[in-house]
Amino acid sequence: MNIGHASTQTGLPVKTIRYYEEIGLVAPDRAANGYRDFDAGQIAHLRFLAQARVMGFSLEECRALLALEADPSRHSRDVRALAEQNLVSVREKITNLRALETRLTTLIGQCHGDEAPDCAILDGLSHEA
Amino acid sequence: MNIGHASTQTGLPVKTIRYYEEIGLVAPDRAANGYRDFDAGQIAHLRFLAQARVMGFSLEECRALLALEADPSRHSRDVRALAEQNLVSVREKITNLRALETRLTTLIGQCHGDEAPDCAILDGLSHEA
DNA sequence: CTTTACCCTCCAGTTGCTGTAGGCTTTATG
DNA sequence: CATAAAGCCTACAGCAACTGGAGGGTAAAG
Repeated sequence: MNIGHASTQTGLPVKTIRYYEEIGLVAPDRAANGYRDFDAGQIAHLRFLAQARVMGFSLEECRALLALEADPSRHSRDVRALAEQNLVSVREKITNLRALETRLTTLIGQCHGDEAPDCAILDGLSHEA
Repeated sequence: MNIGHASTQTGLPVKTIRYYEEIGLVAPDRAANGYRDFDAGQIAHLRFLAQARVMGFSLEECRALLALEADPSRHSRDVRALAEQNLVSVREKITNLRALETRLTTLIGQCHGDEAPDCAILDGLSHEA
């Protein structure tokens, strides 16, 4: 299966797949003409990567997850540890963004949003701690 | 005021301030010895930038905000438009992260997290749409 | 007088791709 | 069968927004 087909099968852009090969996350064979040739196992690999990326794992975490997936003597504890670490950072981001949302909403509410130059948003950015 | 002092006054790292100068967000004078020399107005500029960054604005948005701040004939409507755009993207991020949190929490809850290799998280990454 | 703390510039690296240039190969169309 | 379009290849550059390091000048302290 060539890279275009692999792309449609996995939803990953062609460029992304090439990049994943470059950094060693997937290792397709090569056909006689030099084209990459993906087998079913490698497509599964790519799908796994796509899912893990959507789930917020970094590429290095994806590498670790792939290694665990490939290791029949893995401990599910190790996988869960990675996922929990990811969850913590997701929750941190949510907390920060919510605080941000509140502040932005407040400032927007105080800004007249008209032709006049006075602006609570600019004031907030200038004077707020 | 030299860059180290500007850094402590604004909370921005020295490197970041130099970077902001490089991309034209601030233009400090130079002392005879070549050191950057920030006056009160430039410190205010930097504080404004620091606040705007914390509020989630991109550097290009910051540039636009600074231009509006400097323009006495601005319309607060334009400032509010930028803030609202930012708010939309903040909310989008929150929505995505919450969905992520839910999925991660579910998978983690299904994983035994012990010495065995069976792992609901890996299964989820392999088989989930 | 020397150490230490700052300051300077310039270049490379980070993450995770994406775009572009230049050039084969394969497939579809006339 | 010729050509054109699509798809493949490599290699390099660039994005955001910094951060770190090398190599070297300057300034305040002991």
